Amino acid sequence: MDKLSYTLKDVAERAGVSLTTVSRVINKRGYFSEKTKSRIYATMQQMNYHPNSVARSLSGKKTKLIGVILTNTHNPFNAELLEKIELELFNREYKVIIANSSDNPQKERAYISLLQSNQVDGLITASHNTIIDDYHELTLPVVSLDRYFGPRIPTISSDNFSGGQTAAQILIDGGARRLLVFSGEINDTNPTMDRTNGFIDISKKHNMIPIVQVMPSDATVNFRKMLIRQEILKQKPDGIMATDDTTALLVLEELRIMHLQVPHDVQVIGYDGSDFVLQSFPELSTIVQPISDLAKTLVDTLIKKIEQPDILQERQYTFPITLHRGASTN
Amino acid sequence: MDKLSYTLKDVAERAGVSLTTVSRVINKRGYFSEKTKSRIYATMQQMNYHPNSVARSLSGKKTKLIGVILTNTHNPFNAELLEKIELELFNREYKVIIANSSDNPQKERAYISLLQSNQVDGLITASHNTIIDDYHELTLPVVSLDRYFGPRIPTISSDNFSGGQTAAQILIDGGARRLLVFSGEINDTNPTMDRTNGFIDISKKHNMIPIVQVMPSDATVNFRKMLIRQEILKQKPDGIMATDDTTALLVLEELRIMHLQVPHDVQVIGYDGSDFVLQSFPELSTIVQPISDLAKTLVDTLIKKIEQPDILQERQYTFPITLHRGASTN
DNA sequence: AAAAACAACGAAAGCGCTTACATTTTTTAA
DNA sequence: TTAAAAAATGTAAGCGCTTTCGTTGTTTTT
Repeated sequence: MDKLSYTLKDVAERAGVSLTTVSRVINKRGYFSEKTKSRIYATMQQMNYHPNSVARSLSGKKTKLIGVILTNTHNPFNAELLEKIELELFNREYKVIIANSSDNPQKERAYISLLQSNQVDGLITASHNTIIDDYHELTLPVVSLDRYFGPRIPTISSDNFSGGQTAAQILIDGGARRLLVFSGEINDTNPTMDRTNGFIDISKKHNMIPIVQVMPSDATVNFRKMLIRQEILKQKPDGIMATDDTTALLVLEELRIMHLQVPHDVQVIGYDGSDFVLQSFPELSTIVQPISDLAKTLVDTLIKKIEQPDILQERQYTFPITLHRGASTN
Repeated sequence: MDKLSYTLKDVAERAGVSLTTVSRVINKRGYFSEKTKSRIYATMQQMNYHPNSVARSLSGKKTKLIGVILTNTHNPFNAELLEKIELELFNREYKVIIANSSDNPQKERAYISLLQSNQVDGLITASHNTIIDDYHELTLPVVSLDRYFGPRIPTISSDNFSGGQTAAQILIDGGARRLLVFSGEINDTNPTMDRTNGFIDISKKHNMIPIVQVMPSDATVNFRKMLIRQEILKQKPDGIMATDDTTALLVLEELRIMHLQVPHDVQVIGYDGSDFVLQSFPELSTIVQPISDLAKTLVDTLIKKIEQPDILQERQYTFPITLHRGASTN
């Protein structure tokens, strides 16, 4: 009768060596002869042996596991970021445990504790709850997207302020005078604040003060749509920025229903520029974040912190944004 | 100087009990007094102790880790499926390791081996490579979305054949006579085959034979767009089904560029009906898969296999699809 | 030819837990 | 009141690895 899974000892016995030797061969560490090496490989193959990385981690101290904390996975920006992070980590032989905070500080907290218990080697956080204290207590390597946690945790972001500025400039250059912003929750852990501030900055330079409507993060889609409709009716804007593309798409949708012409009656610009949105809705003008660069830098920085903890690194990486001009702006 | 992380023993010493007692309290197993319980809790709190689940898994045999194998994470259907799977698993105190196969059998294979090494308690697979053998060798609990692996691995799916039928019926009822299908790769591990077959089935009953254009899974977006344009020019269809929404959106995009009116000149129907697409592009008619039901059933079935391996379960769960009627069909 | 260095391997401790099996103390039953 | 049952805690063996020391040959050096 086969065992469910074999151990080092089983392999060792079958190959007629000690388990130390097998371990050495597997880890390519220390001395062993070519002959025993191939014999051991053959035996492992034959037994379909898979080293137990739980045991390995327990003695070796590394799990090769990275926790990735996101707000959610359905937003295309997050989805693509996650995919690219996963790819980068896979290439470095790390695995990822996902943790959706669902905009719920409690859940984020629970996950931080869980991930710590699971001995992840590091953490990438791209959520935006205001629970910075929990991160400060962590002793393991962390890198953050957008959210600033103090000098010990590197922050990787794209230039949100400048993105907001660019968006405003585009709308104003296109002739907009009544500006409206649909923004995510505004607090200093949330990059949408910088975007909105950048937008306000340029608006003011043109003697305009945009109306800012915050979208509650726990709002349902229908509620969002209602808010959008209501605000458009009330403000009669001719230029709208949404601080993320999914909201921008909802805006376009509502404008269509209201029979307002884009960009003739109202210009619209979004934010994020995920590949999916760029490809499927090229009409939407949007501020494009360099998702691949962000993912790569998050991973590079984290892995360096893990594997070479003594090397000093930048505390902050800010990537420039780009603009995608679609037909939704002039 | 603080240690980086405390162990059971540290807690035990500090609380003045044996480490067995602490273990019992943590696991709420066996006898212990209310008094020591609260003392131990207090100590743990105070030390910010997190049980090492690696050690726990090594002795306890369970990791509470589930591997989720997906093709990718950027497709909204996958992204939402993943999100819902994660939610269900979190509620049952399981964590998820994601594994993007990237349409690459080699990577999928590597991940299967990796996940096995990591002692995951079970596997959910929603990828569509034709590497069924690797799964057969697995001794751990597996459930599959769509792909059939034989009687030992439950298959959860929505009714792909019927979805294809419905799509055809809608187009034909709307007056379409020259039918075109943009399909994913066609092989028996891929649900798009059933969708296409359902479509063909109804078409034939109306004495039509649709043209089927396969989209290679490794094609770039530009190549896809080119294929779409080319095929539309060649076939001059008046009814198009795409076996996934992302392709359907590209079709809409190309039709717009070609100045063909939807649905007047060409009707279009997609497949998947993720919330994101339903909300942001309600114009697109599409076959809606019950993503939540699929996720919940995948998780329920898997967890039951893990925790109550002796209970017999259905080998197959098929959920009905629904139709979302947008403005892209008559 | 002896000393030093290297190569190939093994024994055993230990990573931080769980758990079967004591052992001691308290409660309950008769 | 005393034996039996229940409650509270402890001891120690492992879980499957890595790793530090050995030990024993085999080369190399001079």
